[in-house]
This record gives sequence, C-alpha cells and structure tokens, in this order.
Amino acid sequence: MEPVQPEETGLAAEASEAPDGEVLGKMIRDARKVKGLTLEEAARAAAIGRSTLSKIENNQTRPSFEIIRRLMQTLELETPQLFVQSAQTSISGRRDYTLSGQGEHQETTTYDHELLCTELTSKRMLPYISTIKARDVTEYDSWVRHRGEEFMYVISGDLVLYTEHYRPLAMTAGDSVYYDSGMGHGCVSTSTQDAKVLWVSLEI
Amino acid sequence: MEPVQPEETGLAAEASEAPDGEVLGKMIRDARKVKGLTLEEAARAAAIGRSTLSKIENNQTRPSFEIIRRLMQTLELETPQLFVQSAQTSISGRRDYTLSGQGEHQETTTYDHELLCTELTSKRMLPYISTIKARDVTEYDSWVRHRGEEFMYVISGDLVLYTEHYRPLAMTAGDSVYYDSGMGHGCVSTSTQDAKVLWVSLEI
DNA sequence: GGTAAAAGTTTCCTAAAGGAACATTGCGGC
DNA sequence: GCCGCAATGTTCCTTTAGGAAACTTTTACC
Repeated sequence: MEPVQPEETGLAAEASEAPDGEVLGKMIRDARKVKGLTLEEAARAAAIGRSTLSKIENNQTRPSFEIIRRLMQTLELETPQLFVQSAQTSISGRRDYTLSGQGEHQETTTYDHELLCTELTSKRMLPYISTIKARDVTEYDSWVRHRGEEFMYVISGDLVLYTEHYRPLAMTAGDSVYYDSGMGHGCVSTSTQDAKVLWVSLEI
Repeated sequence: MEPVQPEETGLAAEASEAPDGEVLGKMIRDARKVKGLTLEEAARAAAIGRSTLSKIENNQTRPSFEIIRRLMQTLELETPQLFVQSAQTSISGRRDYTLSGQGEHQETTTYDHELLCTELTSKRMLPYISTIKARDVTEYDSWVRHRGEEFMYVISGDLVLYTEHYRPLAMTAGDSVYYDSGMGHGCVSTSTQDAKVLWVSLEI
C-alpha cells in the first residue's frame, strides 16, 4: 500500500466493482462509434452475441480473452491500448500509466484514429485525432455515418470533405467544420502528405 | 428429434478445437519457464488458482481477459506478443502474421528476453535473445534456476556468467557455454554497453 | 530399488459468461 | 398527438470458467 492518488481505491477493490471494466467498456464503445457500427453489426462481425457486446460495453461482465480478441480485430483496436487501459487500474499497482491527454491509437483502412483522453470514462464527446493518408484511394461510395454531430479541425495538410448533401469542401490547416454525422461523409487528403485532423464526435 | 445444428450459431464454431489456445497456452508456459517459476509460484503471483493456470497452459479453458491480463503482468509478457499469436490463427483470417524467426519480446528487471520462433508451438527447445543491461546492479543473491539445460552464445558485449558451482566465467562476443540450468546462474554485463546473448533453453 | 517431496493434472462445485428472447428507449412519419 | 421501426438494454437459461482439493506424475535422495 502506498500513498496512491485518492481518486481510486488504490489496489483494493480489485475486480469487485468495475474500475477496470469501466475503462475497457468505454473504450470498446468509443471504438465502435468511431467506426459507425451498431451493436448488431459489430457483434455480428466479431461473431459474438448482441447482448454480450452490450454487457461488455456497460461493464456488466468480465469477458473472455477470446471475445476481446475478436472485438479487437473487428474494431481494429491497437493491442497496447487495451492493456494500457487495463493496467491503469491494475490490481498490483504496477504500470500505472497516466495518459493525461496523450491518446492511444487505432488504425483503419484510410484513417489512423488516435483516441484522446481515453482515461476519462464518462465523457459524452469523443475526441480523436486522425491522420488521413495522402491520396489513399477515393472510395466514398460508402459514406461514414454515425448518429450524432461532429466537429472537425484540420491541424495540418490539405483535404476535401465530401458529404452526402453538400458540395465537396476543400479544407486546409486551420479550417474547421461542424456537421451532422448522420449525413454521410468522408475525407480525402489532397496534398502529397498525410493530413492531420482533430475530430470531436458527439453521439446522440 | 429435430435436425438440429450441431454447432449452434453457425459462425461461432471456430473455437471448437483449440488451434488458437494451443498457441496461447504454449506461450504462457514458455514465458513461465523462462522466468523459472513453478505453477504454484506463477499462479500465486498472478492471484489466480494453480489449477486454472494449468488448464490455461494446456488449453483446457478459455480464460477471461482479466486473467490473461494478470498473467501478462506477472510473466512480463509484451502485449503484442499475445495478440500476434492469437491473430495468427484468427477466425477471420485477417492479420496472419508470419513471424519467421523474428521474435516477439518480453522484458524483465535486468534482462530483456526476446522469444524466438514463437509461431512454432510444438517445440521443446526454447530459444530467445536477451539483452543484458549494462552494469545493472549485481543481485545474484537469487539465482536463476529452471529445470533443464541451457546453451548460451554471446552475440555482443562483455559479461560474466556467475554460477552456483563454478567460478565466475568472463565471456565476450563469440563465446559460448552449455550448462545445467537447474544450477543457479546469472549474468552481469561488464562493459559500459548492453550485452546481447542468445539462449537456447531445454526444459526437461 | 524404495520412499518422500514437489510439480503438475483432474475432479468437483459454485459463480458467472454468453446467447436467445423479451423489454425498453428513441426517433421518424402520418 | 399516435404508431412503427430501429437500436439498445435486460432477463432468463445453458454452458463453462475458475478455485479447492484430491489425485497422479515426476524428481530427488537415500
């Protein structure tokens, strides 16, 4: 026992409550939202039950390693992400990473999402930084779509934001936009280098 | 008498056998052996039951994520290692890493073990490359000890191999030694830089 | 060889994971 | 407003993980 941050009960309350799962569940839900999947879709893709996924996201179960592994693949979560989060509230107290604003990250086909502030479990907005790979094929036949609203700020690079109902919007570093993420949308980097974008997503 | 599906929900059938766990269990056992721990010791350290660990190592169970996480910490396994191994036989077939000689790695207090050929599950010898950190405190009051034999080859650096029954043996790049690993042993890097060593361990 | 101690395995039982079906909530159109 | 649909949450039930202890195997020592 050491003079740990009073916030959590040190290493005592092990798995009794859900200080651990609290983080795990939130992170999985975040990742699912980022991909714009419903419970059903994600569960199907991971070959698990809808209810099981629901329980995991709400920390009402202690999932098996196998289940987590499948979800990890489906949601394309980086492995260290899961463990860092877990270690945070580890029973032994070792490896108590403090992420403090540094995000973890996750990679998809054309985007490289880096979830931010993942240590905070009870947030409604979901901020993440994405690296949009340079001219990485334009496949906006399938829009990204997730119930909610989104704010986007271009940190660096040049890109075009294509949306379902508006004309393509050319953006460059410093530009920002706000839109209904239920409307199909997608980005394409237009310069020869990757674009870096900050997104803040609000699920309804 | 209905024409019931032998496997229930179609796509979940994959986990029937244990092509997956086969790898996981072997890897955990390997890691435990490298650290020279018995089932009892490892289980105690990870706060799980002896029998549980036995079952996991023999792939007779599908452990929970939490359990694996604790073992990971206890055995100081690198997180990607676990998932790479799992992904290898992934149900979806994606991410079929072929490690082909490149090892994964794992870090202990003074050594940095990099398991080699981890994709091969049915091997008796356990090869790994260790980086022995430069002059990292000499604490050979507790010998390393694991039933079996060991071959050691110094790839780079200078070190001294201390053993329970013989005089300390100064070694440098290119030197090698073979010994009974049941005899207490330990290495100390004697130059100002880390030493790199190839070990091949044979558990009896 | 025999015998004791230790390491590992298997059995048994309780608590809980995981899935199917049902219940609830939230949002749309009319 | 009401109704319907879709998404998520909850309940119930079957299977199984996980731990204690009994059992088996291996190792060490005489």
